[in-house]
Amino acid sequence: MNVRRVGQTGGSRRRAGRPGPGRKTLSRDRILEAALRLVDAEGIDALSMRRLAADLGVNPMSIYHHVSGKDALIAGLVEAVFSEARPPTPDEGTWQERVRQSARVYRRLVRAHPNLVLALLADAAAVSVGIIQIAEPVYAALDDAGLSPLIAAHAADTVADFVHGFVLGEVANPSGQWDIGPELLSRTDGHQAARVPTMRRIFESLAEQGAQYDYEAAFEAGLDILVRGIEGLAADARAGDADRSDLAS
Amino acid sequence: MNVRRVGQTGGSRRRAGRPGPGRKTLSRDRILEAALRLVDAEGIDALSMRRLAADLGVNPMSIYHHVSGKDALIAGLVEAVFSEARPPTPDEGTWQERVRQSARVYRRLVRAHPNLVLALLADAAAVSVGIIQIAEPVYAALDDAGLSPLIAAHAADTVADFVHGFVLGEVANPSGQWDIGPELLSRTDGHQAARVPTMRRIFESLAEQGAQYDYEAAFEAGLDILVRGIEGLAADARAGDADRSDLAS
DNA sequence: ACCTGAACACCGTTCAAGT
DNA sequence: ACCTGAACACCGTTCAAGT
Repeated sequence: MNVRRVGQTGGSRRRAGRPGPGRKTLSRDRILEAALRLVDAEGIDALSMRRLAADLGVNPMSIYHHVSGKDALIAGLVEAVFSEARPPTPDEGTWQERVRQSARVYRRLVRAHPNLVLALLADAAAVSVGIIQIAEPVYAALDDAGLSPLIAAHAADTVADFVHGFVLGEVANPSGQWDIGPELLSRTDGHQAARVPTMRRIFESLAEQGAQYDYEAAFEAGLDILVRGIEGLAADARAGDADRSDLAS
Repeated sequence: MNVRRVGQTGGSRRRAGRPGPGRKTLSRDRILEAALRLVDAEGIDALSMRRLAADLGVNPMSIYHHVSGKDALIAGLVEAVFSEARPPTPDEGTWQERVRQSARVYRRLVRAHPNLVLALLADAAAVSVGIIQIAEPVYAALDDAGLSPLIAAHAADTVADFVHGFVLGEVANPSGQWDIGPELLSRTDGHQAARVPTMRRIFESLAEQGAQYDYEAAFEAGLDILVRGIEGLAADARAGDADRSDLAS
């Protein structure tokens, strides 16, 4: 955890010359740790100041001495989750492979605490902190691809947006069905079904071949599209350079 | 609104032969309408059964006669928002333009009630209902592009995930800064900045040319990448077909 | 400095009672 | 059938008081 300071293992080390009177003293880190454990185990709705205090064996009001309120508590939680992780930064392979690897790492980071994903994605500041963890190798890869600064920024945002949307789908629908599969189509009456002939045909075809939804495959398929698309933009940029060379010569 | 039945304009039409005693009678639709108005005006946190009852001039418990609880209320709200809209379905232009147009329409649908976006995206069932509203033209376009059923499904999901992630960013950060802009980079100390040289260079370059973040441009740039990527998959599919023809001949 | 108890103004929901 | 009042078990947070 260790949100603010680093190099302090836990609450077990007593302060020099001043042994805690009742054993462990309350601290921001101890609070965040207990809160995260509670959220992971029972969901974000189970997190209340009073319940958290009970878990810590402390008066509810004591918590307010270390965090200013519940909103700040959740913000601290989200920040801690994104700050604690130092994901490995890919630095070898083609730029395509580095983009893919960064997206995989980022997905794992966002998914690390499923019950916190919603609060996490709703917190713009936290998302910035999370993105900066993995953004440098993405930008380096996009730079290697030959994109302009503006297009590189847009491409990096698009990859991040895809990961956010994908993880949201994963945690909202952990069973892993197709968003719109045979069940939903069959629920619609004949009138409805007649209005979506292509979907009906495609999903019937998927059902025939016994295709099961697979989040890993779906994520990789999304990366296929994104990387292919970025390749296209890079080709445009090269063509643009060539045009300008032609004009100059 | 009119979640279940259609063709009933409001609460003003009294039932035949039975005039309401105290004027307007409570109904599921009236409840959802008031709840949506409250959420739009004051945010999702302002929505409480007691507050809603007060807005309706009714006892809090009366609401429970029409919806089973608060969770069901929010689910009903989300369902209503996605069901009420019959977005225009693009059916002319290239398949690329139809995919883009569908994504734009879907973005507008998801964004229609910003304070509800989080609840909306967290509700897998609601998202399915929303997607089915705009999915047919997407699937038709992807079919025209020549994608296999499985790849078409993955591509449609990827477009949806991108829209979800994009809108989430929009509502979480409505001011419209870069997720990771000069501010965040300058907040980091020299040690940090040295670790993200490419990002630093790219954002300095953007700042020099006075680039402002623009959600519309960013969304279109995302669509550029997605459509380009799908074009690449379609080219693969054609090449695969050609290969098989070669083998067969 | 750090913690606490009591209190305030809210919650969602159950249940038995009204008409 | 539809609505209500009182009650229960919770909330987040303020404030004055303890050590």
